Formats: sequence, structure tokens, C-alpha cells
Amino acid sequence: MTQERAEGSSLGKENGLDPEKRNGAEKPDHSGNGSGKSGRSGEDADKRSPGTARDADGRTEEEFLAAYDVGDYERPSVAADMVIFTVAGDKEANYRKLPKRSLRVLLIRRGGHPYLGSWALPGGFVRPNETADQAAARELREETGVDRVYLEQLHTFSDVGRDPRTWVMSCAYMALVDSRGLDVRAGDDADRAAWFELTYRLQGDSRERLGGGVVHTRRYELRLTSFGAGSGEAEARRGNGADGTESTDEADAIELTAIVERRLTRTNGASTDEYRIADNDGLAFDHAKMIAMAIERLRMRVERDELALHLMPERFTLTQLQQVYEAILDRELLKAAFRRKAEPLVEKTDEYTEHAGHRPSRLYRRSREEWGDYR
Amino acid sequence: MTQERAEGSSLGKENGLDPEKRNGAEKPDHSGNGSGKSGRSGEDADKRSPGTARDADGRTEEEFLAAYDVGDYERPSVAADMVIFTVAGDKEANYRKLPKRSLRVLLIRRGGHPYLGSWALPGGFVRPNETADQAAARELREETGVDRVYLEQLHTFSDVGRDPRTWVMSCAYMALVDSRGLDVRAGDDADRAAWFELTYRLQGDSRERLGGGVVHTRRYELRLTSFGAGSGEAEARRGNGADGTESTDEADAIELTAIVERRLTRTNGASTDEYRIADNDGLAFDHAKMIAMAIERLRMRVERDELALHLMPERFTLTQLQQVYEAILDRELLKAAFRRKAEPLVEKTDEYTEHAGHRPSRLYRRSREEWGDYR
DNA sequence: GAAATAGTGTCTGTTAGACATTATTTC
DNA sequence: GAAATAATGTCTAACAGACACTATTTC
Repeated sequence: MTQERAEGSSLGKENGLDPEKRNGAEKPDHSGNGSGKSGRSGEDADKRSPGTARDADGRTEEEFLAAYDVGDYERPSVAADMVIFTVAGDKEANYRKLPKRSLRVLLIRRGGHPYLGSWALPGGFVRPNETADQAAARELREETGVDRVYLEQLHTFSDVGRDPRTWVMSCAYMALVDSRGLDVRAGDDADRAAWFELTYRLQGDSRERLGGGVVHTRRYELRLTSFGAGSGEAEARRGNGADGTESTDEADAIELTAIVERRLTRTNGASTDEYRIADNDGLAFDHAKMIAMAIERLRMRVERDELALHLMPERFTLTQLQQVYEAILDRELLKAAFRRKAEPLVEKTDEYTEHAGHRPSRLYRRSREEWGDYR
Repeated sequence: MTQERAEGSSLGKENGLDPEKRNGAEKPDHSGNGSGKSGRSGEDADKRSPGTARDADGRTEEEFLAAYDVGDYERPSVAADMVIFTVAGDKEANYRKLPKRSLRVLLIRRGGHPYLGSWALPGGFVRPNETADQAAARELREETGVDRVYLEQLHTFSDVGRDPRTWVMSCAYMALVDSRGLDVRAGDDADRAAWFELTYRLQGDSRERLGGGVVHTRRYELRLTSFGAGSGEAEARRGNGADGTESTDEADAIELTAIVERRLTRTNGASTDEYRIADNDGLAFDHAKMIAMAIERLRMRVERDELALHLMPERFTLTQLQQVYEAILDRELLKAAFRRKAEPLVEKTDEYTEHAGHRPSRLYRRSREEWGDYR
């Protein structure tokens, strides 16, 4: 096959599509400006010649583009799916104790086939005149009403048959939403949206040797629990107190579980890192895999890039910050060491918590400079 | 908008396409098995009900899928582009000195519009019955003849207008090929393929405050140099000696440069991390951005996950390994510290280098167990 | 005063950086 | 013996883990 990109030579390019079908296919002005960022933050600069060079058929670029035909080979739909994380705390029975905080993810119950009744990540199609990032931001806004958050592209999933209807790839994103009142939007599906508490734990670990190579498999259990989902908008909209706590109602808990295997294969020279859904109960499509990859990315970024600060409200105590770290990493941290490391990332304020049943704690805010330098 | 995925409700779904147009759109059997990995390593497990549930229109899943219509909204083409890295050394004038090693990337000169005459990453379209990973592996094989390598998905690029012809997204991959003889394939474009030495250096750094936020911009200079490209297949196929060195011919050097800006914006809560091509001379499309992201990912993985071992041949000296680290990270490392850290990753052999003009050096091989545990 | 959290001090073992020293081969 | 690299030793500063201890508020 040829190395040419997007000329479709190997997939047939002669049969034209009805021009009607192409009305969304933008052909921007490219006289002197190549791949623009369009809309967002400035255009990319480019020095290539302004279209005077002629190709093998003697055409200038302008002539080439005017005659260009998209061809009728198959194209996939591309969706943007969102793994929206937050950390929130439950109300504690004992008025003196601090609430336990847990990592949560937003899911939506499917009302139609396929995976009818299963829970899925919010998402939607990327439209012709937007980037995948913009589609993700749009979905997030529509789903949670939140606009200014941390958003990161995770991975593009393209397994054959991952959507039984048609060829659909999905570009997965992770979003971090802080733990103040989250107003899950009153879209036409808001009654089917719910926050799920999430655990993702290593269940087992196996190493296998085979002819000069090693296969290392790790099994993780992904468990998602929602309290009071299905009770409609009220649940999702109730939101949290200013301290990010909410009461839970154990009556109608929903529990979804999946086993995700991560398999590292290393034979001579080759190396693959595959995720596989070994068991899945209640999650739609390959979303268990997306959530698993999102958590692993989140943990990595929290440890390396202090990403947890994105989950904090304006003012917070260092213990709250530590709890967020602990909820995400799913392990306990030592207080003294944690405070040493957190110290350069935050700034003292003169405010303190009050009436907490114990010694008040100083409130901090994110430091303006010292974090977020993602290497 | 609705949260429904892939039903196209917001983009119109009533107008059917000619069935001819859909012959590539697989509709796998989903009676009891959801999103399969198809082909590769096992099917994903799934417990959802086997299609007896009925949706709002009273249809079972089977009925739904039979009636399902892909709709005629616009779909993008999706390409897989490859940033193929290797490290190779030039012949040194002084017989005693060790050759300098440099990081290289494979580029292909475009023979058609757009970007006629510019250099591009090898790549090709993802086909209907393969994953993006498979498309990337296929391209790599076609381009270099190499099959068993390290391959990692990097990022999906979807800027509007990034391809002037039509709507094309690109899923970028990074591949690591070891430094033994690389046989760049005799495809119809092989005469236009060449390895480019690569440097990627921080040029400047600026911080700017604006209303409660900080913008941190880093400018990088990407410089690609090829010696003797354009001399046809011979150049690309000549390959390297067993020690990964080759002679260079300074006569017809090609130099491409680009300035890539990475901009970290942090306003209250929000946070973005954008790459922008500020200047571009000789690279097609947004490929300067892809190469920049690939190097940053590579550096991160080399530091954290010892990925450089993938670039080594069967037997190598610790100094060679250190040189590969240094070429990738673009900084010098201390020998003693390096050897301490490398020691658990490699295994001694009883072989030594010979006739090198100085003390022989022990040869090592990759350890079977102790590396590649990508966290 | 009991219960709880807030906040600090300090010991210790590990590790990265820096530099120095010795060893060995080829020509 | 000169030139080069190979290989190891050791000092130090920084840092993470571990644990103990003091402080302060609410009820």
C-alpha cells in the first residue's frame, strides 16, 4: 500500500458522493496557512508555498483541491466519551468524625438498544466543524453544567464491533470536576444520570513465561456503586453541601462490576499493553475499559502532576486534600509526609474551619504558581 | 443535546444511505457478547441480557439492530500516523572515540497535493474491519518491514481544517525500532523515505498572569536533519552496521524546522494544555505537533518506564544504553548513577567488545523480568 | 475531661548527584 | 606510554517512610 495519507488511493476514490452528502466537509482557505486550530487559540503558522507548485498531473494545489473528491470508502463515526470524576464525602453518623471521601464517576442509564438498561459514560458524536476536544467540552457542559474544568484526552478506542450498530470509534476523555455542588443538568436524560462511587483494585497478578518472552497479567476489579439512583433528577441535582458532603440512602443501591485485565506482553523486541474486559455486569459497550484506563491515568497524574488539586474547591483543609489523594490512590498516606509535599502547592489563608467538634483547621487555597506544570 | 451515543438523534437519522455504501459496516453477532476485541487476543466478556428486553418502541435488540440505519450525517476519515523512532550512531573520525548517537524519525516526502514536496509521517487510513492499532502496525510493517516493536497510541488529532481536502482525524502512534539494520521497504514510495536526525529543545519559557490565572508558554524548536535523502532507496535501505553506526554524507543535507509552543493555561478551576505550531518549515499537516508530542511522551516513558531498552539490539554495552538515554533526553547523565539504575534492568553476558582502541566493555542483554512494567 | 482532629518534630534508610580513582585494552 | 573507555568507590544532600508528640477545639 502507499504511504499517501487521505488520498484514498487504496480504498477507491473514483466514485463521487452526492454533493449533498458533503455539505459539512469544510474546505478552509489554505492559501498560506496549513492546519489551523480553528476557533480556539490562534492559528498554526506554516511556511509552505502558497499553491504554485504543480503535481504529477500538472495541477496547482488550488486546482487539486477544487477537483478533490472525498470518495465513497467507508468512514467511521467518531464519538467523544467522558469519564467525569469528582470526589465527594458522605455524611458521617458521628458528628465529630470527618466524612469519608470517595471517588465518583458520572454514568447515564441507557434507554434504548443496544445495552438497554445498562449504564454508559456520557458522550456524543464529534461534529464536522468541531474538534474532539470541543465535542468533549460540549458534552461535559450539557451533562453537568460545568464549563471550566480539567479535561484530558485519554485514548481512542476502535475495536471492531465495539458498537453493534455500526462502525464507531470513540475518543475517550477524562474530566475533573471539583467537589462543590454539582448540578447535573436537566437535559432530557437527566433523570437517568447518577454519580457512582468507584473502586478499582488489583485482584490478582500473574506472570507467565513463553518462548523468550514474558506475559504479565493484572486483574483489576472495577466496582461502581450508586445510592438512590433512579429516583430521578432530584438525586442528581440535590448536589452536595458546601463541604462536599451529602447524605446517602442505602435503600436502592445499584452495583455494577467489571473485571478488567491488563496484559503486558514482552517477547523479543515486541511489546504490547492490552486491556481486556474479562467480565462485565451492567456497563455498556467497552466503557469498563475506558473507566479503567481513566483511573490509571488519573492515579499517575495525581502522583506525578498533583492533578488532585483540580478536584478541590476554592478553600480546603490539608486533611481534605489528603483525603482526595487517598480516595483516588486507594491507599492511606502518612500525614506528616503528605503535608511536607503539599506545602509548596498551596497557600495559607487566615480562615479556619469552625464548629467541627474538634480543633479547627486552617484553610488553604491552590498556589498560583507551583503546580500544574505537567511534564 | 441528548446523551445517547451513536444514535444520531441530533444529527438526523431518518434518511437512509444506499445499502451499497454500507457494505463495509460490520454488524457482528451480539447475542450475548458485547464489545469484542476481534481477532487479536480474546473476546471481551459481557453479561448483559441476550436481547429479550424491549425498548420504548417495543423492539428487542435483534429487531432494533436489523432496523438500524446509520444515517447520513457526516463522518470523518480516520488515519493512523506513525512517529517511528530509532537511535543510531554516526561513524566517528577518530577510531578510538565512540560514535555519537542520535534520535531519528522516519519521514516520507509527499509527491502530491497538498503539502507537495513537504515531509510527512508515514500513515494510512484505518479500514472498516481493523482497529486503529492494527492499521498502525500494518503501516509500520509496510514502511519498515519491522513487525515486532514497541507501539503506543499517542493522541488523536482532530483540528478543523488540519487536512485541507476533507474531514480527517488522525490517531497518532509512536513506534520504537531497534538500531540494527533497518530495511526501509521498497514500496512505491520508498525512494521518498528517509531517516531524520531530530532535536527538540526548549527555546524559551514565559509566564504571564491574567485575572486570577497563569499562562505558562514553552517554545520548543524542533529540528530535523537528513543526510543523503533523495538519493533513492539506496539511502534508506543501506541500513546500519551491526553496531548501529552508518556513514553520513554531508553533501545533500535536508533540514526541516518547526517551532512548537506548549501552552498551559490555568484559570480558576479550568486548565488546558495546548500545542500550537508557531512556525513550520517543511513538515506537512500538523505533523510537527505530532512529533513534538511523541518526543515528550518518549522522554517521559524513558525516564519513568525504561522504554529505551526497546531501542537496544540483542547485545549492548552499558555505555551504548546510556548514549541512547542521552540522545533521547538530550542531556548528559552521570555514568556512576546511570549504571546503578540500569543494573537491575539488564543481565550480564560473558561477551565483551573487542578491538575498540581502548578497554573492552562487557555486553549485556535486557533482563527478562525487571522492566517494562508500565505503571 | 473525653473525643476527635490539627499540626509539628525527628530519626532513619534509601537514593540521586557529584566527583574521584583504578583498571584495561589498542595502537 | 598515550589515548581512550570501563568500572567501581565514596561522600553528601535531599527526601520519603515511620512514628511520636503536642496543641486546640467542641461537646
